[in-house]
Amino acid sequence: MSTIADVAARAGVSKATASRALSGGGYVAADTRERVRTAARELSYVAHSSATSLATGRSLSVGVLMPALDRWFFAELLSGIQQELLISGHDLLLYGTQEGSQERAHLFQELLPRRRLDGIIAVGIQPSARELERLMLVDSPLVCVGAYSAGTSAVSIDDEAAARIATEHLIDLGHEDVAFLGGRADAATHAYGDERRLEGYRAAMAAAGLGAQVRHEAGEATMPGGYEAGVRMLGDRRRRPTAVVAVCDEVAIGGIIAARRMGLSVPTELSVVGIDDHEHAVMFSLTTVRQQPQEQGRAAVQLLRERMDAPDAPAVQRVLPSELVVRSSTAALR
Amino acid sequence: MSTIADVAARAGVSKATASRALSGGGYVAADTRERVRTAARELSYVAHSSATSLATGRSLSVGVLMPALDRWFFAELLSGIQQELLISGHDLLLYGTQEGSQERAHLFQELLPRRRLDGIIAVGIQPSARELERLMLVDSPLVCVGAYSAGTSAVSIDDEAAARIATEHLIDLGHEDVAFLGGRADAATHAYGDERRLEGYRAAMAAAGLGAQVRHEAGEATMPGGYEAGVRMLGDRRRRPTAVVAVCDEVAIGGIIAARRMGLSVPTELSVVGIDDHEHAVMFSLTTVRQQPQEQGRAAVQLLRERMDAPDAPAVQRVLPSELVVRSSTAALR
DNA sequence: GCATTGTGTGGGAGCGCTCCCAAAGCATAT
DNA sequence: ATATGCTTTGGGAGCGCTCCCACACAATGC
Repeated sequence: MSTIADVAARAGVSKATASRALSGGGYVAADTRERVRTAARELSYVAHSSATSLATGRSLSVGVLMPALDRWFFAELLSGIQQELLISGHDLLLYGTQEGSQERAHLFQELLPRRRLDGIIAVGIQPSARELERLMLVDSPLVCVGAYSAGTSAVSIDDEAAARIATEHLIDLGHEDVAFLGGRADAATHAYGDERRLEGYRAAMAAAGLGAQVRHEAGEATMPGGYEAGVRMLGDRRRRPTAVVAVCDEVAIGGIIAARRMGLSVPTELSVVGIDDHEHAVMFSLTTVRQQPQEQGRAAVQLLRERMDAPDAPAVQRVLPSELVVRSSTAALR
Repeated sequence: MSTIADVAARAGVSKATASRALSGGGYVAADTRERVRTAARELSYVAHSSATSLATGRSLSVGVLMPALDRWFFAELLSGIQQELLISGHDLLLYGTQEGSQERAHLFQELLPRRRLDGIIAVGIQPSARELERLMLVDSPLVCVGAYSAGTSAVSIDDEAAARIATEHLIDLGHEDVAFLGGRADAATHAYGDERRLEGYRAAMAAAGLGAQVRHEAGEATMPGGYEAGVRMLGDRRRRPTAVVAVCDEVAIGGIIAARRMGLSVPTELSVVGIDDHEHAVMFSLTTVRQQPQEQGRAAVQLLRERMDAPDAPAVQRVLPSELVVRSSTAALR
């Protein structure tokens, strides 16, 4: 593999000029630049990122901390992050955060500082003060996604509002017996958002004078989790709700399948509303509150870029909009 | 941030000794090593990866090329790769390959060579001779997953055998009118494996003297894709098959949902078998041929490590086993 | 005329690390 | 006594790049 010295020699200029010609900055005559570029092309020269990084102090890479990959939300988010990073030419270092606290400490103490990353996007976790301090030391700006942090920049939707919108939609349709499906207080993954959604549901119920009807059937935030919770909730026909707000679309779809299996027709006998607008929502005609994880990923990268350009600017909390998408899994109470 | 010179000074030794004490190699007295380690801890010293990389020629990182993230197979695979890389302390650089050929050229010409990666795992794509040559130049060993390549190391299941096993299971149950659901010749994603599965189905049918019954309803390899293909296939009740082999579990599940919606009972009126053993398979009692993408991810990393240790060893094609998992979406023909 | 400004180029230090090599200390063998 | 080997340490070159600074030269101002 050739180095910049080879390119310089071939173009008949100094290393310094070759560097300037290739990477932009400083004065270079147009024909010199062209000569250097030609030489570089002929030698298939590609700059060594470690050398560049060492010399400039910037690594052209961003770390992304993910609690899981096999969930729609996270996969979409990662996809959005990846697309947006491509624009600014940053590479994406992927770190899993699903393991225990031992691993997590190692991640913040060793793995991340070692790379001198230009920035870090932490998904679904709230770094501790000590962890933040560690990142300060190597000054990697941080943006959180889906975790409502105090001092750090963050992007998320208003989970509480999303659940409120979903619940109000059902209440507007005349439903009074509205239950909340899925999510649990002690879940690790995506937990904080789930909690807020439950709050939003409770708030909407209370505001409509239906505080006494509040019911929550917990379950894992997956389609099978929603199915099982649905079976439990719909099993006792005397206590069946007429409508359900699901913590997310996967749970909603699991719930719909459970309802169908038990011979309940959706939406005639049971209205179901989700939160997400999952790619499968159309197939199940699911009414839902849309959030766009890809957009959130892009927004996170944009926020990160702002922080890289102006590290001392105050932290920004960016709340992305979510809107009700009415399909036909919800209907007016008979 | 402190450097190794700071650590050396604090421990009262030279940079060379400090380096030896921290990163292993060479003679260091036990007490010296301890003194250096203490100094490092006190200064929260972490080696700068770019400097290490520049000096050693190894980057401690592996590039992973992914065509998509929102599919179960890829997400699981990535998860397995990630876990296994953690063991050897390699970082994971994620690159998307979904964009056009323009982007792909840029990836192989610039992005990958720039990083001087210790290795590359390419998923679902077959690098061209020219692209391989480019990787040779920066000598990054390559392992392919799910693409049947000639010269490079690769890991996959025997897709043809998997489909054959699935088809034979149905034939053994007395079915003769067996159709193949999903997949298409011109699909970009995961296409080659799909093709092989279709071949396996055809081969099994032909071997049982059912070559004339071969039928293929194409569709995207997703649950909605399977649903739509299922609706098309089952719509004409005079030409309904009694059993279906799906290109993957997502399609199989979509097919099952389609069948139910059309009032067909599974498995009484229609047997369905998938390939994957998706995490949702249990919920739908889906009979399927198991493959374990996480294991494939781990295997890919192991193969890569072997190549990193012995770059001149011949390429290895590792074929992972797949086995039939009988649940209750298949039954004997009435 | 000379000072000033704007362009274009090269020399070389330095980013933080590793690793080769020389040297020194000490025990044991000859 | 010297030779030999083993252990321990430090000096310093070098990985490939960028960027500061000095310098040369032309164009412009007074």
